[in-house]
Amino acid sequence: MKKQYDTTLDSIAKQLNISISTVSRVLNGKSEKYRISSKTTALILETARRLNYAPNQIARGLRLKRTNTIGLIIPDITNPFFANIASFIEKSARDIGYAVIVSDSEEKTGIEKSSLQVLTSRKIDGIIISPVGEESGHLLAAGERNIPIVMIDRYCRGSKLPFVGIDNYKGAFEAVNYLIQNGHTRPAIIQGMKNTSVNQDRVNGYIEALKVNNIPVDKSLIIGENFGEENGYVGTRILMNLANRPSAIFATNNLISLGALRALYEEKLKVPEDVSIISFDDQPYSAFLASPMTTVEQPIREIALIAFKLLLDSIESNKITVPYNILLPTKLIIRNSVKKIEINDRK
Amino acid sequence: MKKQYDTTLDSIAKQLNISISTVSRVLNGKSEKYRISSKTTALILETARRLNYAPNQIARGLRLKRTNTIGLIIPDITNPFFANIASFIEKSARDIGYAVIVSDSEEKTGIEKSSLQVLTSRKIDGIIISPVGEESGHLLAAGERNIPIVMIDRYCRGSKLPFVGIDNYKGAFEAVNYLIQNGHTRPAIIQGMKNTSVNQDRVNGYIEALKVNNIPVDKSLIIGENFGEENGYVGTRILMNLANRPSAIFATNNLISLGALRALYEEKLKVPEDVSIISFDDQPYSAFLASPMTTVEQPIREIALIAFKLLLDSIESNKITVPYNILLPTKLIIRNSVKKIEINDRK
DNA sequence: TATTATAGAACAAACGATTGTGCATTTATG
DNA sequence: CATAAATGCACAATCGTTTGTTCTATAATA
Repeated sequence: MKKQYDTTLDSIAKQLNISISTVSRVLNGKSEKYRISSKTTALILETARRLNYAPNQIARGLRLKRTNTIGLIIPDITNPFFANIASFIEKSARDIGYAVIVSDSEEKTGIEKSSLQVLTSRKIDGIIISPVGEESGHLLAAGERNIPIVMIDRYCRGSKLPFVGIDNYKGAFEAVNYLIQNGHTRPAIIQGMKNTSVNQDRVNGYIEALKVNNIPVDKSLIIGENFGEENGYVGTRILMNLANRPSAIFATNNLISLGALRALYEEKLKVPEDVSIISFDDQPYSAFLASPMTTVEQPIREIALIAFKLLLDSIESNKITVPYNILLPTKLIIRNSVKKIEINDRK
Repeated sequence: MKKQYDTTLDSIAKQLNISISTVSRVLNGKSEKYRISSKTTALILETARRLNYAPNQIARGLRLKRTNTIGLIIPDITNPFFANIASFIEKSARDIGYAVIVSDSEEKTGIEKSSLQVLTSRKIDGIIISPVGEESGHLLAAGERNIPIVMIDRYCRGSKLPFVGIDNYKGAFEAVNYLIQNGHTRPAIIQGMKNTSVNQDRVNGYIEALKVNNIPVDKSLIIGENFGEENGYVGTRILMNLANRPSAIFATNNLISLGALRALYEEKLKVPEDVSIISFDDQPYSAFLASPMTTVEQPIREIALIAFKLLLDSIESNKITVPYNILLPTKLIIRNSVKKIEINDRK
């Protein structure tokens, strides 16, 4: 299939017997600045429209070192949380004529690195990334090459790259504290990927809530490896077969709670009668589950919008971004997945 | 922020006092073909590695008219169905060094058109699109400009562009027939966007199921406008307030059924005791809803993989793609959202 | 020894755009 | 009327690659 004739500056120029530079200037609205007669201007404008001219952004990008394209790297686009993030970022970008290349790192540092490579070699103007978190060298390197980067959801400790996310520590604290206030004196936590900031902060919030309530930390109640559904399932299975089974579970994300539900279903345990559960990430379906789930809601829209604005500022100002660190508040949405245990019921 | 020194063919060439073309040839593995000494070859290879050379894909794209980038246009990336599609396509693309620019058309033809514009001006090698469906002129135009396109999920009638999706007609027929077999003699349908192929096929499947069972079509039971959650909510509200309320609802996608659930919840109607519901699109949460939902599952992975393969073939063979029309089968997953009405209970 | 092959690499054009500068005309100025 | 200024545009370099062609030594051949 031969590439067919696309109209270019050159083809317009030839047709009018005019130089390419003049055509370019007119189409960039620089007629006045370069004193191009209104007759010529009108002529060029009209033929450009007639021939359906659209600038070749690749050529433009090469010359301008500006592609009007950004990269978005997220660990799992299938997770509604990230799909929403992507949606908001794409819309914002589209509104100002930017395109976004999205890349799913599958929570693997290796893929994250190669994606970064794919993006930078395509000379994207900037990157929004939710890093896997195991390593930050490649991100710092990109930063040093003056590629604007902003991190969302998770950050790399000590990276100095701008970040926007939520206060995971506080969100987790509130959730676990709510569990405890409802009489669950031995809440379990199913954590996600251990070396991510998100997870560490959530686990720390959990621990702090225990401490504040004078509850000793029981290591057997801290379980889990990653942010997948399977992990929630396995974790719950294990927890439910503990000699001293916990009465409540804090699931550190939406997929984990879904896995937990699956495990509980198979164990024939009812929520919240037999086991209480509270989950990070509110979802459209959260309210319609067998037991409407109590969740920690994140301001996804705000995270995405702020991150995009930060990135754009950095791109347009051509300045190294100062190390922002924006923490947005979460909101505890109380539904019906946590049972209130009366004091005399407690062990 | 000044763009810092990126290593280019030129910088390598200068450093070694060698011509750019030689460097290019070596790095493209054409040493033999162009008789470049192994000494020179080794030298170039090594300095390239040392300087961390990565080809500028923009320059490459300009010269080669090949960007190793594809476009993906979907109507709502927030919908798990499309998020999954996107995920599979992105992975496939990544595996062979392609990047994918994703664009959310928000079910609006206007956005779809401008997205197409954004993509083509970036000289993507091909496009996978789930078209809004109101118009197809812009798609055909792109096709005529020899940009490989494959449609997924929805097609444009009479477009001749390759398509891969499911047999919506049959899937809908089976679902509605299941409803009828369970004694629901007046099933309602909440449809999506009217002028999409997906919707029309599903509605036709619904009608056919009625016909086969000798049930007259009641226009008041066919309701809905688009594939959003809100539409499911509104549609259900209306249906439930009909003088002669239907005992079952066929929701034509996952978002619609979620909206229906919300409406039923507010109306204090129980599923399936008061109202039965069956939904297109299986979801991870489907099994854990208050009433585990009976759904029509689509082979998402296969759709995505086949579409990508078709597109790639078309890109690499440089041939106009023959008008494929691949229809994959659906699967009815029976859970517990449809009540069996005994014959003597029927009106 | 003169001539031809061959090896090894350089030259230069091209992809499509942007932009600083130069070159004719025409009009204004002294 | 001679010179200066303004007008209107063309030239050419450049961005980083790829690739067809040319060039220069050296080795092989007659």
